[in-house]
Amino acid sequence: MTGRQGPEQRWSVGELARATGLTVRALHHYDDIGLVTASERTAAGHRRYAEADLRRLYRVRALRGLGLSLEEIATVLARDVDDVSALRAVLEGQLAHLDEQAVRVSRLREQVAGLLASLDEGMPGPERFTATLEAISRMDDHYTPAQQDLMARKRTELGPAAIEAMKVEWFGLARRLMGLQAQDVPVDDPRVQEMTKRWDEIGTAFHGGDTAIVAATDAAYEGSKESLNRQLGWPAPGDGPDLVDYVRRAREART
Amino acid sequence: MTGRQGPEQRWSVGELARATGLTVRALHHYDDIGLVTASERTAAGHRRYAEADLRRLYRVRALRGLGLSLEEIATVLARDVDDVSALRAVLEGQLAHLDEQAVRVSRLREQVAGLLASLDEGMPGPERFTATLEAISRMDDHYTPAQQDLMARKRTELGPAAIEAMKVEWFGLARRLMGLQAQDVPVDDPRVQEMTKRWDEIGTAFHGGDTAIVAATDAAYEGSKESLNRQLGWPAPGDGPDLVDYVRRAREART
DNA sequence: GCTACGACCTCACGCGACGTGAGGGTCAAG
DNA sequence: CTTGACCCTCACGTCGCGTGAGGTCGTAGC
Repeated sequence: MTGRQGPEQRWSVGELARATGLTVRALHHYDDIGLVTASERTAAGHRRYAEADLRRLYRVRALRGLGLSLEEIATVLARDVDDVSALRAVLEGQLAHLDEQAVRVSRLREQVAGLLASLDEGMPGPERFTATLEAISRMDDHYTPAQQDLMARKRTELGPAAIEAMKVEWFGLARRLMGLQAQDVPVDDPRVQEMTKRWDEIGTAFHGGDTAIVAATDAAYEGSKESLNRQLGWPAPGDGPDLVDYVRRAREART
Repeated sequence: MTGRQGPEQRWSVGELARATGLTVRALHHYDDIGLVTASERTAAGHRRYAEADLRRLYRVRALRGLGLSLEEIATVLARDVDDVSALRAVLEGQLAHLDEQAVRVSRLREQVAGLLASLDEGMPGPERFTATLEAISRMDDHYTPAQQDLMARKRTELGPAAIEAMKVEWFGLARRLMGLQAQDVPVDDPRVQEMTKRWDEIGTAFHGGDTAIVAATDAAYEGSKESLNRQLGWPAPGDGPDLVDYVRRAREART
């Protein structure tokens, strides 16, 4: 074991691992990247950690608990003088990052939940479900060249995954709105209002408020809605009232 | 370019990349792992994607948008017959995973925000901030052997990062509660109530409702609060009313 | 003195979903 | 025949370690 007298006490990796709940491998890793280094080695090369190393390690452990990366922790602890501004900057960055993540996760959650709801309510042709997913994903095929350009730009801006997620969510909204419409639910019903609100949010995420683009989209939709509906497994327009009309009326009914 | 007659159309990687917004490298990767393979190759080894490949790719893109891993997507698309149950299982797993993540992210957010608030309100000795972090992390040193055992078990159960995060959050709560107490804010104030609620949540996360452990913790706190307070940069007990007492009264004031 | 055992050491691969070159062949247009 | 866009196959880097593999060190018991 180790000598126990006074402030000269040293610890081995294993002892530190037990004391902190970290693994020996993690301590090796911190050593490799220079985050927490043993200030001494025995003749045989065994690490000996001193009091100062221990203190540094505890700070690292605390900061890891906040979700900071090892690199960020290194910058925070870089100045041996406590540099509050560096810490504040890193924490603010982390806060922003967490907010982003929270939005992403809750969006994804809604989208997956919506799709599951569609499944439970007996989608049009559940046995063709992935075929429907394919059709949703290929909606772009019906767009005009200008719209496809817009989509391409948005895709590089937001990433393909985000675009696809919004399309799937839009599909789920449309399907559930059609259900409500079929039951003659009034357009000022809170469910209808909430769903059309999200519908429009998705819309603005694409066209960014440019009304010319909205008009072009509507025109393109009019031109190709027959084949689009067929591919999505939806009733042909004319078989019932128009969903777009329902959404428009809901929009107008907003306070 | 490519021949354009009929259903025999073939696409190159680049064409598919442009059409889907994915990168050529991603398509290569999908090929490597066998997720989407080009059904033909030219004599020179160039990939030629057929209609069926294209359709599969669109499904993959849609499912990626929901945050599924490539492996999960592979299992969903494994049965060429649409297997709704497989999809449902994967989506439910994803939903659970997203819920977990949402909790984690919002917890972390609160913890980081609380720490930033502490910084802004001029922590006790902001120039010693990381030293304070170290002290928080080393609170365990003051525990009895039995408590340290408990902590060790919790650490393997929840991971060291989660433990540290809770300690930091607890510290932030204590600091802000002391501020409210100093202003004689009554214990039924909603802010006090919310903070003591979270205080107790953190407590139960450790002791799991075992009152014997709570009693032991209180006893240990009584024994070592002097040195603990000194290390955290807090006023010695006796300099003012006791925070633990304030929390207890808030707890009793619950409806 | 020998042996066992535990703790320590240094490589080095693996994960997930690609990004990013390096170093070459292929192909249609001019 | 050249040019330039496109294609190919390695192969390493990312992040924070987990998980062996194969060997050394140190002490306690026989």
